[in-house]
Amino acid sequence: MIKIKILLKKFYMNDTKQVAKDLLGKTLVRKIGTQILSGVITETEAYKGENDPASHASRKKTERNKIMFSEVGIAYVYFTYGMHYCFNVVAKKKNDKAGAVLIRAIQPQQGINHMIKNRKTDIISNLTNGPGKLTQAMQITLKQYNHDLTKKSSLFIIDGEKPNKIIAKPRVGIKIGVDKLWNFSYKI
DNA sequence: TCGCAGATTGCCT
DNA sequence: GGCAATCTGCGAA
Repeated sequence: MIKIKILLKKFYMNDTKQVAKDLLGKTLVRKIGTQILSGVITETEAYKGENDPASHASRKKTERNKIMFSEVGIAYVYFTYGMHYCFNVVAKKKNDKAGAVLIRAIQPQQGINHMIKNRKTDIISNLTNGPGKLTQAMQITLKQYNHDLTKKSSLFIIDGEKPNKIIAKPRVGIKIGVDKLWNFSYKI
């Protein structure tokens, strides 16, 4: 019997890069009616505020990115490239203005059949190995924008094993700020 | 196997 | 008006 322990606000009230690393090995849980979808987080990226030109929050506070300046432990979902959603968790130190961790990849655990139906592919390794893919597999949309992930509801993150080998790489898909090794993943 | 362009919407300049 | 924290399919080698 695995004890279910939801990560609390305190977990996210920390340096954005640190939380990005800490989230590796944790489990993302999505409830759709009685159906439960879950997966272990295997890749994340840190996006900070004013000193990070690649971050949405680097320029100024807008209607879209305002929750990166808001409370930690909530979901920041945005729509991009005309067809993809990306799922982030707001995480920052108390004195930081803004920050969020982009969840880039998970490893499916529960509800794999449901994910296959959502993704219209039966290749397991291709189900959730990208930010746009995992939101599609888990049916995460703008409805989850501003969702509180520290409460047991339709979407939350539970504690898990900390991986021993974390790899830092440049962030993917951006043109500026690529010198920063803020993409984190690990070998299974 | 690899690289590139198309899809397609909302945000920022 | 241009481009984005992406994915997929197609064509070339």
